[in-house]
Amino acid sequence: MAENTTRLRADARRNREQIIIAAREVFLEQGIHAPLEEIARRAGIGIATLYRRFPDRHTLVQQVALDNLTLVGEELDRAAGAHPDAWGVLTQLIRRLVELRLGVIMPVLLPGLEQDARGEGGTLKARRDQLYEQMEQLTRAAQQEGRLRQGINPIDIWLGVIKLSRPLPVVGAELNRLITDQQLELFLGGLNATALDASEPLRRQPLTLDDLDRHLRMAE
Amino acid sequence: MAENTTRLRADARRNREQIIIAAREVFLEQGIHAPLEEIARRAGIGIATLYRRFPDRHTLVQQVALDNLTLVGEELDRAAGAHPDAWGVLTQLIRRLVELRLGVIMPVLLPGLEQDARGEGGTLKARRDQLYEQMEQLTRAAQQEGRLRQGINPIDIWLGVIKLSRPLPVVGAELNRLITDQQLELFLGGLNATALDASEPLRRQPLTLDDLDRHLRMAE
DNA sequence: AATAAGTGGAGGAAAACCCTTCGGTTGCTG
DNA sequence: CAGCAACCGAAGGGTTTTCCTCCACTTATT
Repeated sequence: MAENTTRLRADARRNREQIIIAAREVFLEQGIHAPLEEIARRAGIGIATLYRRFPDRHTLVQQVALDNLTLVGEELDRAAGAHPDAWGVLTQLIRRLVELRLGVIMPVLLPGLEQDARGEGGTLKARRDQLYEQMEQLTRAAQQEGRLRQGINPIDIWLGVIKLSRPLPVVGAELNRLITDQQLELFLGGLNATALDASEPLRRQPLTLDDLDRHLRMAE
Repeated sequence: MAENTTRLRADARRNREQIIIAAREVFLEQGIHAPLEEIARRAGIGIATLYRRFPDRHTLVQQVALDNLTLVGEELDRAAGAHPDAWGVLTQLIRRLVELRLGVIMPVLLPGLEQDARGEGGTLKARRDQLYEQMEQLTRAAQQEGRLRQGINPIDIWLGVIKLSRPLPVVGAELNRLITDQQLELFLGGLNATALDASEPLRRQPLTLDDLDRHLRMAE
């Protein structure tokens, strides 16, 4: 979004943002093969404008991914500034990500992440990995505080956020919000440390970022 | 599925079952407006056969819903037979439902539930409500055992199961299974009783079945 | 082996979707 | 505030998807 974006006329930049916001939602709901016309419709702009700004689906997806990464980074910083403890930072972050539908779905689950797609902060993959690092520090800190359950990694959290944010079809927007909020609280409860001491420990081998990437590479 | 089904020829009944299985998956993935041809494709039958068995989308949806209810009931009985304690029953049930993609999405979240759709066990709505009763007894029992967290109702569990079972698009089937399993463990951890005693209690007003129905009625 | 029950593919109509062209509008600069 | 470059969206042609029916062929059942 670097200088490329800055030279845009005011209305154009506004539209571009609306497109990305709409695309974020639609992609989260329907996947990255969702009809582009639906995105244009929801952004309140003509289909031509979308094509002018993003020549094909691929670049739109990439840009949404970059945008998501940036926003998540910002939210992370903001949360870090608002809480002295890692657990506080983590829970605020999760709440915000869910609230903003910031499913990060692209950065985490995008096949062919390595190719092109570079914003001001470097490759898509590079930035994702960097964000992962930050998240890992955060989760480790929260675990050392004794607040975050052991054995949980950023992947768990990202995927959880995605599953939470993703609306159910048929159900309307309002109800979806309610449902998401309910499940969010349960999710946070599950992350809580003392659950570990419960009679039934987590029985599983955690997923790693590499696991994800490997599977995605195979699938596509 | 009463006598109506029984008089079907053997191959016809087999096909009918395949259709319902495929529809269950596709509906869970894409919602009840998913293309019927996709369902036929996945069931491995011709589109004509689908239309012959289910004249329109509405009846197919209803039949899938009935089928789901029946299966959930069976799994509940089976789980009850396999464990002496309510918590054991509950967790086995949840695992099975997720495993079978038995999202119950229809019975819980179907708009216009009251109209028609009666199987051998009565109205769709009636059977759903009855199942809810059973689940409520189960959850209450598990809470009295001190194993299930307070303030959790069957709605939480059903919706959780739906969100867990629902696959992410783009991602392949195998990876989706992994993701679901991971999140399932977290979910079960969140249900666990001792999490309640943690520093941060659930902050929320639980959803009720009536809430759901009311919203769905408004939306459609 | 006869027959009733069941099957899938072809295909026309309608809708959704992709993507471009172009006459008109609007932000920006001097 | 005029004039130009940047930007816009509706229209529409071409393609694909989806719906749903008809009908010649296959198969379970007796």
